[in-house]
Amino acid sequence: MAKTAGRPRRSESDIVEFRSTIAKHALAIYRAEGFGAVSMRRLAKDVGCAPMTIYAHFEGKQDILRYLWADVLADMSDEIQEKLKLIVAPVERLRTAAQTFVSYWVDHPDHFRLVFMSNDVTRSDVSTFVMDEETLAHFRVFSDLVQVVLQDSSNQKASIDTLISGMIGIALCLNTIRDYPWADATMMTDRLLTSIIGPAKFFP
Amino acid sequence: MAKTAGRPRRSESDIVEFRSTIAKHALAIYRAEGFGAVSMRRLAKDVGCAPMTIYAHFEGKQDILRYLWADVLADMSDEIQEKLKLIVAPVERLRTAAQTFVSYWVDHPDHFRLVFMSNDVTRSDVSTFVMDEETLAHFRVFSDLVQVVLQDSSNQKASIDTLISGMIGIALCLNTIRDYPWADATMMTDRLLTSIIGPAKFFP
DNA sequence: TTTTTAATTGGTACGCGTGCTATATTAATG
DNA sequence: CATTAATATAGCACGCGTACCAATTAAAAA
Repeated sequence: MAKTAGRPRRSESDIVEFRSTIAKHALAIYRAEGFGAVSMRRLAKDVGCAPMTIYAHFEGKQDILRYLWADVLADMSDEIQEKLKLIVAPVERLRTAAQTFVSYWVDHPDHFRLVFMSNDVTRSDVSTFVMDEETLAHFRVFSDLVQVVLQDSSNQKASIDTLISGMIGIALCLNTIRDYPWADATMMTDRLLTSIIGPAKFFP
Repeated sequence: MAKTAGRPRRSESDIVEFRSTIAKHALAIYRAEGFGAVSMRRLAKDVGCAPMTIYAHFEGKQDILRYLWADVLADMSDEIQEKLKLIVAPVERLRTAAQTFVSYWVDHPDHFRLVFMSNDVTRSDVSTFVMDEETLAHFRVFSDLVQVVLQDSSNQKASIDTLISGMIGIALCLNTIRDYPWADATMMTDRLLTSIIGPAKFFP
């Protein structure tokens, strides 16, 4: 008796396929009508299944929304790459990338909220979602740029992550705490860069 | 005809009083049962008015939640002050404050979400809420500490705001993007500090 | 007092995320 | 075929934020 009777468990590929179908529809709704239109009920209707069926494959709405990250991040990456085309000086490339990064999130608050402010209040311990290579690559742009500027420094990883989280922090602060008289975004970004790569190499 | 007939508009003091009554009850609910328990319906019941009456005095739930900021920020400030009691060296004081700040938000994700991730999707242009002196003071701790360390530097404002938003960014990243292999929070905070106040003065 | 105007109320309503349960439906084994 | 286990469904339910509206109440002017 190698196997038990009854319907077999859904295959791994089936699961993946269903999940990506959901994601595809979610993306379609978002692109056509914005984030506000992406609801579980609406999504189920578009997919053609019962609302609760989705919960069999996702932990909740958050789990689905994360699939939209890739789209937004790609959009942001495109803007950065567009700007970088015209620039060759390593420091200036890094600076442009950083400034464009911050500007993007300040200019697109809803995108920022989707990616960085997904508020899963009762976040479950473990999600099956793992940031894939493609998504990670959008952040690795800064790895590469920093590496060129800061060739041999120790603790590069810390520097890079500090830069990334710092930029995100600037965007967050400008987006959420509007009453506080923040310094200019460009200045703060420059300040952050100066500190990360050292003032000697950075003279705007 | 100095005035028109009819019931006069509610006085400024009445408005303020009502708003603070709401805020008081919201705070009570939050302290007793957590953020999840603070709902418009529940709040109205506690206050003793109809749910919709609240909307006559606040733009929405967000507007109310902001009144809880002060409480959370005070809590955080207390932790920092507690740690600072034992330390006199200016640089070490700044470092301790920063590390405690970041730790606080990492250790209290729900508090972090309340203050920094209030997701007003359809944020209205202008809110009557202004960050009061007391609230601002919680951030000014860093102003003071930085000023001692970095006495005459130009662009202090940019440095301080970059530090603050940077720390918030670290907390945000650790709280929301768990899949990314972030560098250690302590290291990133140190890195941020090093960059803000200059490596010469900072040797952990 | 009556009139006029602002403030508040209750009720109803929509769509939301999500949970629970009872009932199919499906695809394998025996 | 029948049995069995995995899956999907419909339906109901809760509480949520928020909007709309008709009715009411309160406070001033006339």
